[in-house]
Amino acid sequence: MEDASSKDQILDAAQTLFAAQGFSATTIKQIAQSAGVNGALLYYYFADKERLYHAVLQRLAGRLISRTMMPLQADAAPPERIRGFVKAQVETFMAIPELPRLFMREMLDHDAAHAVEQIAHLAATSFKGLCDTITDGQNQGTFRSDLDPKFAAISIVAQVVYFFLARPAVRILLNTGKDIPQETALQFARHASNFALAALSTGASGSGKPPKGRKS
Amino acid sequence: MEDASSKDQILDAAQTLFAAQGFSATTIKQIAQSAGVNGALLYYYFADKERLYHAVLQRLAGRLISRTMMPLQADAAPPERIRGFVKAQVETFMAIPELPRLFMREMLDHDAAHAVEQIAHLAATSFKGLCDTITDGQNQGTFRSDLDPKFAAISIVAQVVYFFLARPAVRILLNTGKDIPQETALQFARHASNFALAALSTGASGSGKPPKGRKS
DNA sequence: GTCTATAGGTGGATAGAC
DNA sequence: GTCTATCCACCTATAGAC
Repeated sequence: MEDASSKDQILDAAQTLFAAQGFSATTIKQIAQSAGVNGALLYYYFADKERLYHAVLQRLAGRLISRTMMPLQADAAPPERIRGFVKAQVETFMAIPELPRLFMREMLDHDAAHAVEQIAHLAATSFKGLCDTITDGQNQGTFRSDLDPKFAAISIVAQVVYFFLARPAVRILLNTGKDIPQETALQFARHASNFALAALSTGASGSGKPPKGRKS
Repeated sequence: MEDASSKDQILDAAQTLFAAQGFSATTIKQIAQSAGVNGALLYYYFADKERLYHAVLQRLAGRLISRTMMPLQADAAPPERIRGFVKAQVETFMAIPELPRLFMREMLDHDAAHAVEQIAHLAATSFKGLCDTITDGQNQGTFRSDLDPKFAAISIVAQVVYFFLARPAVRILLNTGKDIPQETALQFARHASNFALAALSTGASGSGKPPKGRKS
């Protein structure tokens, strides 16, 4: 872990810099310097800047899918599965902050051209699992059936993604200091679950109502 | 409107290109060509590339605030105000698609350094209005009081922003073609209102329950 | 106000030594 | 595998004519 191969160090540095500055604002020399190697070495491992970027994206996509699929496959009740999904999403983003940033950038910069397969894969696994969970809940009568499962799934994902991407705005809105404390992120994770389940629940079941009345 | 001043045409072109490609991927020549003027002319109106970018951002911030404040100031019942806010948000993003993109880019690229005042202003007007609306509803008993108003406001805003920014993903998730039809965007707008109001409502009032059971 | 021409700098990428 | 040196393209910004 300490002295990873040069290739890995390059990938790590590229991941950090691409996430922070974007593809075109990041230079080969920056990456090389940050990785502690010579600029020319990047071309030994990667054909060009774009392939390096692509490699970074691919490395991350795998982690996201494996992390968010788990809680959805468990055969718990739909509300617990949704709580698990949101929790996994938040934990993943806290562990790898570059992940949401890079994929949002890729969508904005290249209309996701470098990540179509990854996003399609995500849609077929994590996102489909979330939709299916909602449908299950609807069939069981725990969730209201007048909401479109796909739209609802987007609403659920959106909350967490936005919270992590719009940090400068969230920081101001919440009057937090320079950094948003981890605790706040975890509080928001609970909120997002509660919000989603309250929206989904028919009102018959109590899953959408959190036990204790936390407020700010 | 047809032959706007050169300055406006430069600003328009810059807005489009910065939103589509980002700040550093967009060149002065591209903007000049797209505006139908010479590259050197940009330096007659703007000190440098960064000031031009800043001018674009400022022009847009004003429009967003004025558009989203309106529905919140009306003295309607909280649920209607929230519907109005979401509607205004969606309509604004449909009318000016560059708006959410540019501000998200700015947050990702420069931690919103070029737009701190604008975001602070937004926080003090639109966002505060949304929070206040939620608090009003809570005090009136129409909204559940165990949700944090600020977190809830973030959840509401997030849905719409994400839908417009993550279009490549949404496209795949919804199996839409190359473009997401306007009708789908409007459907999602209705969904987002319903979702939010269902989450907020105590269940006593019927505001969160949409009259007709649309699905997909 | 708008253009031409160009200076000055930087970035991606390659050749080739070790 | 890793480095030095370098080429070429392109980009920002300026000088100055019209």
